[in-house]
Parts: sequence; structure tokens; C-alpha cells
Amino acid sequence: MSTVENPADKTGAPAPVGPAAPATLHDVAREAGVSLATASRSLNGSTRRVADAYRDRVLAAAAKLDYSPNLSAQAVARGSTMTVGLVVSDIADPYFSSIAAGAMRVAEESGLVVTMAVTGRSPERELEIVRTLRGQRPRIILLAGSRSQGSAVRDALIGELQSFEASGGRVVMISQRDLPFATLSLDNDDGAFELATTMAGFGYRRFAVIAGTANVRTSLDRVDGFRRGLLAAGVDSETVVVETEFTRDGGYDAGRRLLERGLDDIELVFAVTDVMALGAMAAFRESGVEPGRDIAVAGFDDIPTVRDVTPALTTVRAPLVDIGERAVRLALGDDFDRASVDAVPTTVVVRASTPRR
Amino acid sequence: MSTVENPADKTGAPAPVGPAAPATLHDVAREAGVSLATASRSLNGSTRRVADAYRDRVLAAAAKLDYSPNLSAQAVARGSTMTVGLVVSDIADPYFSSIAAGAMRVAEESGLVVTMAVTGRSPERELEIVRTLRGQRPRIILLAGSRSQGSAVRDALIGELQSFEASGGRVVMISQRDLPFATLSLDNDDGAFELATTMAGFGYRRFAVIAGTANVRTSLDRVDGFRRGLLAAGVDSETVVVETEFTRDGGYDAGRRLLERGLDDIELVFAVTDVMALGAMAAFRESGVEPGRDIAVAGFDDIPTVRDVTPALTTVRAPLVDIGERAVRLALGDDFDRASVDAVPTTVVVRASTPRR
DNA sequence: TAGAGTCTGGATAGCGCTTTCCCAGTCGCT
DNA sequence: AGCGACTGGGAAAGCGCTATCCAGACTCTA
Repeated sequence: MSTVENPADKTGAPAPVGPAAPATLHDVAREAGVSLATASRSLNGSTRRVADAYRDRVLAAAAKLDYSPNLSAQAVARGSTMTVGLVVSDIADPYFSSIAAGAMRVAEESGLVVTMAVTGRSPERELEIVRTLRGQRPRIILLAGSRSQGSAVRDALIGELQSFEASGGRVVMISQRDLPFATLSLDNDDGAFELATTMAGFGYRRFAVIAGTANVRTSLDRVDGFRRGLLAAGVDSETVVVETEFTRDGGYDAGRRLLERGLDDIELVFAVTDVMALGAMAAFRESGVEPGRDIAVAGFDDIPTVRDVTPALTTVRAPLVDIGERAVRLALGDDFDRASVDAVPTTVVVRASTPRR
Repeated sequence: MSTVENPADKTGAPAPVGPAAPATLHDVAREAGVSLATASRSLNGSTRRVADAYRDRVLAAAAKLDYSPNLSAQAVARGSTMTVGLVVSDIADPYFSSIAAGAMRVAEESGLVVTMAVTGRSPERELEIVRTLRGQRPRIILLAGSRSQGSAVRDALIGELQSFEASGGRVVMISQRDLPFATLSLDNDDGAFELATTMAGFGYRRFAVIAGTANVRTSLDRVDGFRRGLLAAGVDSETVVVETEFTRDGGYDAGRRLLERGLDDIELVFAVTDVMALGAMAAFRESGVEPGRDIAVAGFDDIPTVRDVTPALTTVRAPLVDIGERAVRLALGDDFDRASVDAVPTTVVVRASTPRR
């Protein structure tokens, strides 16, 4: 904002007009012929009343000068901001964008500004992001899709977040329930359990699971829940597990690996996320194995698109938007408890990809 | 950040320990036994050198106190920020989340912090968002999916953005090319044109178009381009146009309306966005009209999921992530031209939803 | 050995805003 | 008339930080 200011320029040549600095509150006050204090009080709801005559003059001056209060300056003066930091793994992933949509909705509703960052699933990047986020002094930091099992980076992240909390910030983790912060998690275990029993009830007996990499809690919980469900349903056959990336292409890749291995002894493939299931279905179909007919497929999350694919995907519905909303409401609550662990219930949604046998 | 500070409390009762204010640079300087200036110089790359002995002491003190620079204060002192404001219609929509992903990637690459806001497709909301965004004094404001044809709100929006530019900010519009700002648009017209001629080449002669509401430029361009293409290909039959919301459900609704009207004289339905096409396909299928067999369907954008639906959707590929990246690169460029209008080329992608006749 | 440069710390004046604190004016009472 | 209790404007002290300016300590050259 370096303004070229050269009142002594008498050359007649047009002064190189740099960007004019935006009007300050001072400018408004001068224009209105009132003090700084009065201008400030008029333009934001302070506790103090301002006589209408004065206020109108200030408002008019502000409009005339196109005044826009400098939020950074306000933050400094007030010692607090109206910001919430949202960090997700990948905003193009419907899982995260749905959560983000919910979070942003209630944040904006509450007059909060959302600053968002993407980790690309890198713990180092996540740490770095939280560091700079902390510099913003947000009211809330929301972490969705965090991951980092017992590493130095993880400890640093925890430390960073704890410092943040120590200075009055609030952090909410979404679906990473083994970090020492308020957590809003899906009922991954139960959802997968119920999916398994339901599928067993449909007559399926032999399963494969497409899982995420082992350091991701969400994946572990879903796999475990599924296994428990099978056990509970009396399924005793071995379940094949394939590990892969948490993306559509990861699922595709896992699908290919299953194909190579041979699908003869597998009746149903459970992918721990819908996007992975989608990828796997694509791989199957590409090889002439028709999902829903030759092999059943189920996912988890119920992202919007899975009802529009063919066959429509059986999955476990996670109220993603709702989770985003709840996360910020939780953080905003008067009775915020930094140790609370809420699990949002999930429900099995049966669709055409898993016909009864 | 109201800290309870009561050193005189001798009651023995544990002082109600409010959140401790985060360490300030002042604290660090004191801890390190140096001046504020030296501390500041050590902790950010200032032009001035500071002797290693001093710097190390400062760094150690900062680490010990868990210091995190207050970005707002820096912004105020420096008179500039490292922020970019990104406003989209709906972050859960893959169209926008892809653009956002691209934009965020290069923003973070450049050390910029992204603050994002969602308009929900409301012009009023958009205006309000831009107002508060301006208060952040971001370096850049990126508007994706803006809409507002000739209203008072539109004028206010333009005014707001112009004030922003006047004070050195940069604004880039994505795919809303008739606002007086630098614009990065898709080659909507050409893409639709080519889709039309390709489809005519496949033997289709009778078309329906699912369009967005009339005040959205992108929709208009796509419809016009499609019409021009048909004309150029010598198609002379009347094209049915249905207007609807820019969402999956809007598409579904339009599909239903087409079904009610009767599909006998229609061979191919072109929806101006993929999400709308997806909705329409769902409606068709629900009524026993099989897309790709009983009726051809084509979309626009090539969002990730459309290759995974069945039949895979013929569409016009828009390099969405790329657009997001280019938008912020454009804004960051030394040779930024606030009047530039770039159109990103699109390519027709033929898939199973539009078999040759 | 002076005089002119360089370095590099420290003091300090802001940045744009909020929020005490002070004070003059007005009101309602006795 | 006299006096406490409001009201509401203005001066000014910060908020946490940067950047300018100054001063002392060195290093060079002539």
C-alpha cells in the first residue's frame, strides 16, 4: 500500500497515481467533523449511544468516502477476531467439501469469516498450516481429516493446538478421535458393523475390504467395525484387505489389484469411502465385471453422487454437512468442553449395488 | 482475549485462570534481553542483518514462549496482508470445489492465506460478502460463479470491487465476463458449439436443452453456443429449452418436466452443467427411460464423477482446477491487466451417454 | 590519525482502530 | 436555587507489530 505522494510536484506532468490508500476512520471523522471516537462508535455497535445527528453525519461521510473498516486493525485493537480456521485434506473431495459447506454455513450465520487451508494429506503441511493459522488468532480451528499417528510431527501439531487453546482458542477435530481435543466423529465403527450384518443378512458370505493406509483412524474404525459385524453375523470366511490411497484413483487401483488377484472367492467389496468405491467400480466395469451383478460393492459416507451412479451404491450415510455445522456450533457453545467426544450416528442405505442373494 | 490478571490476589483461592494471552513480540524481546526491534528483525526476514548470537537468543526465546506472530498486527503495521478472498456459489458443488482446489493450491504456494465465502447463489449475500472481504484488505478477490444481471445490487457490487481495485487490490472474475474486471472465462460458447456439431455428426437431430435461469451468463453462453452449433450443422428442428436451478436437483426437476411433456420428439438432452445432467439422468431412469439407450444426454464441465456414472456422460471438459490456478496466477502477475479477458479452451469428451445413431 | 563509510542495536513514531477516562452540558429533584 | 445523576462528545492511551532514525562501534582509506 505504498502510495506515491508528491504534493511538491509542480512539473505539470501528471503525478504517477499509485493506488489511493483506502479511507480510514480518521478520514471519515474529519469529513463528518466529529472525533475519532464518535466515528468509531457510530460505525460499529458500541455500547455507547451516539446522538442521531452525529451518527447520520458519520454514516454519510463513510458512504461518501466508501469507507470499509480495516478488520486487521479492529482485531488488533479489540484483541480478538471473528475468524474460524478450517483445515481439510482436499477440498475437491466431496467428503470434505460437504463438511466445509456445513461449517461455512453456520460460521457465516454467526458472522464469522472462514479461512480455509488444504493439507493435501501431508502431516507436515498440516502442521505448517496450523502454525500460520494460529497467527490469525482465530476463535476456532477446525481440523477435518487430520492424520498423523505417533510421530514427531503429530506431537508438534498437538503442541501447537494446545498453545492455541491455552490462549482461549477452541479446536474441534472431525473424525480423528484420538487427539486430546474436542472431537466430532462419525460412528464409523457402528456404521460399518451394521453394514456388515445387513450384508450378511442379504446372504453375502465372502468379502473383500478396500481400506485406507493404516495410519488413518477413520479407515481402521470402519474396517474393524465391518469385521466385528461379520463376526457377529457368523461369517467365518477370511476377509481380504487391500490398502490404498484415500481417493477415487486409490480405489480404482485397489479394484485392479483385486481383479489381478482373482475375484472368484469374493462376493462383496466394501470400500471404506464412497469415492474409493466409485474408483473400484470403474475398475471392475472396465474389466467386464459388472458391479451389482457380478460383484456387490458397498461404500461409506453417502456422498451426493453415489445415488446417481449405476448401480446406485449401497453405503453408510454420514450426515456430512450436518457434521460441519455441528462442529462449529460445538466450538461456539457456551459450554464448550475440550474433552467432549461426540459420535454422530450413521445409517445404512441399501441400494442396487448389493442385491439380495 | 480478556485475561484475568490479579497478582494481588492473596486469598489463597486459586485465581480463576482465564486464558493466558498469547506471548507477544514484546515478551520474546524481554525474555531474550534484546530490544523489540531486534526481536522483530530476527523473527521475520527483514533486510537488516542481526548478529547470530542475538538472533539465536531471540529464536530460543520465541520457541520457549511458543510465540506466534499476530498476523493482524503485522498487517496493520505493514499496511498489507497476504490474504486472498475467494467467493464461490456453493463449495459442495464439484464445479466450484475444483476451482477452489486449484486456486488454493497456488495461493498457498505463494504463501497466501485464503479466506473463502459462499454466496449460496444470492446476489445480496455476494455483495455482503465482498463488503466484509474488502475489510480484510486482501491482495486479491476472486469471484467464481457471480451472477447479477443489471440490478442495483450488481451496481453496488461493481462499486465495491472498484473501490477495492482503486486501493491496490486485484479482482479476477471467473466465468462472468461482462463485469468490468479481469476475467478468466471458459470458452463456453465454443465448447457448446462443438458439442452440438459433434452430436449432429453422430446423427442426432432433435434436441432439448436444460438451461440455468436466464440471468446467468454462463448458461446463456452455453445455450447460445449449442444453438449456433446446431444451426451450423444444418439442424433445423425446434430445440426445447427448460430453465431450472443450477443444481443436481434442478436438473432432476427439469428432467421430470421433460418427461411430463413427452420425450418422443427428443433424441438428445443437453444440460448446461454436468450436475444438472446427472439430475436429469436420475429422473429419466426413475421413469424407465434409460439414458444412453432411450435418450442421449450430454453435460458440460467434466466434473470428476461423470466418468464413473453409467452410462458415462458425454460432456465438454473445462479444466476447472487449472482455471483456479490460473486465476490467482493472473492476479499475482506483474503485468496484471484489469481489463484482460482470457477464455480457457474446452474440449468435447464423448462417452457412452451419446452413442452414434 | 583523522574522516568517511559501514554495521548493527535500540528508541520510537506510527499503522487503523477501540476504549477508557474526563468533562461539559442537561435533567430531575428537593 | 442547588446538587447529584445521567448523557454523550472528545482526548488520548493503548493493541502488537514494523520501520525509520539515531548512535556507538568498527573498518577503511588518505
